[in-house]
Amino acid sequence: MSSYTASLFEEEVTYFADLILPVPVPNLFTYRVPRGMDELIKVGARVIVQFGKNRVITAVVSRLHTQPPVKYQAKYILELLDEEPLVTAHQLELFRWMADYYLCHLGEVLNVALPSGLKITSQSKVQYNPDFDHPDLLTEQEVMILEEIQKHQALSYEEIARLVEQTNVTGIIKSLVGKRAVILFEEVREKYKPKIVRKVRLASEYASREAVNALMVALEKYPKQQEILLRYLSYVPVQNNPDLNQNGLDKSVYSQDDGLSDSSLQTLLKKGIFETFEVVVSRFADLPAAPAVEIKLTESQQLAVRQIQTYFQEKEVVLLHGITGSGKTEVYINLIQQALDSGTQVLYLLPEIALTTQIVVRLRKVFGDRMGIYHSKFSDNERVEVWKGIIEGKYQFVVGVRSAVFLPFDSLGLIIVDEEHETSYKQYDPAPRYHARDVAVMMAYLHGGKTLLGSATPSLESYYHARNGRYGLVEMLQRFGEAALPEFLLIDTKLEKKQRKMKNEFSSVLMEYLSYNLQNSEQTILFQNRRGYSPYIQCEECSWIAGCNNCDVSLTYHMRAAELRCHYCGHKEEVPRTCPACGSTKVRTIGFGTEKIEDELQLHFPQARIQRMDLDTTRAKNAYQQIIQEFETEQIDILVGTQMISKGLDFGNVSVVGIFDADRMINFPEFRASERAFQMLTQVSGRAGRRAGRPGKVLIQTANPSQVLLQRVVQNDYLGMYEAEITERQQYNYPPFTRLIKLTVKHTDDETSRRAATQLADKLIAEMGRSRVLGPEPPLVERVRNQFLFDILIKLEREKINFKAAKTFIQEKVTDILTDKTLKNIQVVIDVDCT
DNA sequence: AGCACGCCGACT
DNA sequence: GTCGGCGTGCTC
Repeated sequence: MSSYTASLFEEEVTYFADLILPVPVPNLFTYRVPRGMDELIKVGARVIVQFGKNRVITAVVSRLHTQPPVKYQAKYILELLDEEPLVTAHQLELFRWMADYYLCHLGEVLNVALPSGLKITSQSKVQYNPDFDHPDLLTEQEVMILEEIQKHQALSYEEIARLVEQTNVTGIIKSLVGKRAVILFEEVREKYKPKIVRKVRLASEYASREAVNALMVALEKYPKQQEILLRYLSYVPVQNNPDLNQNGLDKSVYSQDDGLSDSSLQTLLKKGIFETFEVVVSRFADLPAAPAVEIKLTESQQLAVRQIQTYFQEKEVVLLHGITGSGKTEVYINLIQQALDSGTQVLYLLPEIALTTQIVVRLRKVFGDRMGIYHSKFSDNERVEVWKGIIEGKYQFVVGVRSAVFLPFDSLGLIIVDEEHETSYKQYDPAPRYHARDVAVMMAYLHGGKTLLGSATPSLESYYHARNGRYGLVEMLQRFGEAALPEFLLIDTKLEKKQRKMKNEFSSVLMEYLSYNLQNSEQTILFQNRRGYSPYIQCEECSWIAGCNNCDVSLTYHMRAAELRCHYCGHKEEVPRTCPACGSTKVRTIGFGTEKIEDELQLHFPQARIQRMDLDTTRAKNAYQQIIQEFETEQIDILVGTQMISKGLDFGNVSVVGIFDADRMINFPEFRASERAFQMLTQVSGRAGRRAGRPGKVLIQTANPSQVLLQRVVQNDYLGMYEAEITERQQYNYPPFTRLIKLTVKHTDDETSRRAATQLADKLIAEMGRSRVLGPEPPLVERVRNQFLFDILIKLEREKINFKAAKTFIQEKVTDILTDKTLKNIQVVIDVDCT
């Protein structure tokens, strides 16, 4: 066959690409691959395309093929951004699975998966046309807007609207475009910017011992220049090793204000003795390669490692149930090392809060620069660097939060999900409403790797699977070394109130321990899972309560900020001096949060150094770490905090942990309340260390010390809690016996919302039966951001029901409601495996 | 999600 | 009568 026919044949082939666009639409979009790009383009690469009339956005190639779409003309791909796939085949598979499982769109998955630094979206910009010469054609308003546009380089629609104080300027802009007064263009920005460092080095002809020596002599007459050379040589000893010159010296060394003037350096540059150059550097401080740190495992740890490995031979998932202080971390490190040694990648997931702490420092010491960190407080540029670092093979091991499951691994051998019971692994808003633990199990499976779940208080689901043999179960129930379990004291607040021994929130027992600790320089942690000063303010005369305008909740009083805040929509308002309803001045606070604890504590112990740690004090990037460090170095006596203080922190000098309001947690109206309360109380208690041979003390203030759950916490009886709970779950058809899907119907009108929810529920009940569909009923907070909510909870038995088919059915019914012409603007949120 | 197109109230 | 408000629907 001649090459002539072969090339003729090739000419006829036109390639098309199915693209995932980061927009919430259900389908993929087919674009045409321009000639010349077809040999370069790969599945998983990013491309730039025009989407809609003017928008330009980044998309990811999902599939390449040669079938032209029949119903429409495909547009051309504008640009190919990556020569090598930025998204791996495993990732694409995972994303598809997620969209399918969580009933959301692929674009939504892509949207959370890609750091925004890897996404490009265009914005329409308006610019003055310099050739415009018909101002007589314009209306008054057009003249006004044109003047604004003329004043600036380029403006977006929103910016113009803001400047001229109008809501909608598209019409006028359109008219201006028609009259050729302005030009429209699309501004595309690549958001990721590599970090560049300016450096200086000796010009190559001076980079030898002889040349340097000669130069020293030659510069005798110019002491400043000589000094610059000397400083250079002190950092970069070219005389000893000329090769060092290549890497040069950070230019900033000379910009410090110490008498070495920039002009002398400039002279040397002009003379051609020095030269400047730029290098792209990592945003992460370069660490030395990992030293060979030997982690010595105790016997129980070795046993755990062996058991885990044995289970991994036949099971995909192993649950490591290890109590606080049992030394799980060493077990993890050992397994990570082994996985890395065998050439596979490792992902270690941690809840947000636990990540910034000591554990990362420890892992860094062992794994050095092979380890990447992925944290939500990282800047976008930093995230992009971790992403690219994995693709380039710089990181084989990543420690990260929930969203780290989206990173571009290509050969994961092991995923560790630490604190697997943590609710922060579940993303609630926006879609995809995924559970990182479950996604991790799926991802490991796709890679042919294994998942290790770890917790001191496993989720009921995981423990159930472990006991049933679906997962392997390894337990470490002894504290490491001689560390004893903390001693518990249940303080009866009812009794103390009767005896008038309570000082507001503080029982006399807690007060005694606090003052003892202060006198003896021991530290205390106080836990109250509620931020702000008080959850309500109320008028004593007429019982008026400050509520949010947009939501059906009371406003929380924040004393420091001197304002009332809604914790649901973020609305803020001033604190009224008098009751808006009756004018009384007797407006008082009800209930208490961390701020009030802190405040009262300072009154009782003016000399104590107290710090509060909650969402409000840790907003800044390093605030969290700073508080931890101050507490660690004992610059703080008492740390007051929300659940933020309950995770993974280890402080040697904390001898007392105080817990307020345990009852509120236990009695929370939710089927998981007992499990959650047990987990939280146990986790917080774990912060109490032993000191000078004495076990730590955990003081729990409660109105009912005899309640079973508290007894189980005190006796560290996880199994007892599990057995009791699992029986109830089975009886009432809750997870792990069923899977839950929650549908939340939203509408600005109460009645419409109710009507839509009822309609939807009726359709579901008709097919699935009354017993599987609960509701619709308004949730605890019925109105959020001016939308009225109704929940429908669907319970699907694990064994009996075809989950896939049921979900398809639910999706259909939801679509019916959304497209119902009699119900406009209805929103329905689908939450699969809601928690 | 954007963004255009299309139909109703308050102004010249 | 127009202008600007926002509801509805599409994007390869």
